[in-house]
Amino acid sequence: MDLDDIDRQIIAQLQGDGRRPFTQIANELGVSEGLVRYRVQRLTREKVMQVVGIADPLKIGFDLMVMVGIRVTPGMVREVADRVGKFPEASYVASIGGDLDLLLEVVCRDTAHFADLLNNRLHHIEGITSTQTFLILEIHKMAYGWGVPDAPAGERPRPHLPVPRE
Amino acid sequence: MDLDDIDRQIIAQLQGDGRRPFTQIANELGVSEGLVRYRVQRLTREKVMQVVGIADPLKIGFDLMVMVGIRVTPGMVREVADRVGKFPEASYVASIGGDLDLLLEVVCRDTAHFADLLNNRLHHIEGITSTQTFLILEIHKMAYGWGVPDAPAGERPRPHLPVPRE
DNA sequence: AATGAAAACCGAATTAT
DNA sequence: ATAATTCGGTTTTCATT
Repeated sequence: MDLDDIDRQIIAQLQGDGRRPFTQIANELGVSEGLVRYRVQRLTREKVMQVVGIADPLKIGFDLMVMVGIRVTPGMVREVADRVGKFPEASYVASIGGDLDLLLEVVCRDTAHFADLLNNRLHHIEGITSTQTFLILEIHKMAYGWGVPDAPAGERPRPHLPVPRE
Repeated sequence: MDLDDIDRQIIAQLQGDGRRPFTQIANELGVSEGLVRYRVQRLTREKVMQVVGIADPLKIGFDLMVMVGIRVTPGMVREVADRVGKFPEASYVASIGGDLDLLLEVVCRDTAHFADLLNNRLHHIEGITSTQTFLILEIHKMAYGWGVPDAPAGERPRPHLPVPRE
């Protein structure tokens, strides 16, 4: 799906405040409220963007976050990714190129919870040849949006603006 | 800040849909709209939760995501984390225990953009002793919320429910 | 893109804890 | 003092055109 300038600006605004009234966005952009509503609907439907509440895990009772680097038998990466992605504790799963094949971030209540996950569930998944766990000490930044890339040549560049954690 | 059951349920609902009307949430929980509004305000003020629009980087014109593992001179982790967190391209910065000291996820337009970041900016930061880059091939899951942990013993457990990417 | 009706929001005053 | 409800006027949303 192709984005135009209006889409990009709407995204930028909602990245700052997901509950910003459509009328305010519309005013700022000089378009009608209906258009903003229509665009937001479309962006959401096309899964380009979504508006969600996000909570800081460490503040809502989860005390342990771990990044697990996983090596997988060649050809089984997708399958393993799907499997680990089904864990409710999994907050992030990405396949990567490099020394490891998968990155899995999990959010757990405590050490016992993670131990259970690692020993009783993760290690039973077929195709995994090794895991390496990194205890997450502190999250310094988590941007929930990734900003809007520069506009095409000729137009003024828009800020590349991730929304910082705070 | 302490969360009660109402806070947790509000978070859970907004994790599903950040624009869910407060009145609907209130009805579902059997409390007044004013209370929901008050709690959301407080949760936001205390930085326990925020409601934001999040966009899929790969669908809004960013073509390259990279996870960079960083080793840092002992004692300089916080400082380096702060520095790299200032990059607008940084979407995720966490200090970790293990083979690496920092994880940095960046979102770039293209290879040239990343090359510039790596060579001209990242490698000039003092305290960094080595970097290791993992090209992100595919993001299989990105949960923007981390669910709500089980309620205290005696109460019925609540679903540990991250919001899946789709 | 505009309209009008229905719904939701917001500030303030009020009561309860 | 902090938390929760209620109530009005205002704004937003939504269906229809």
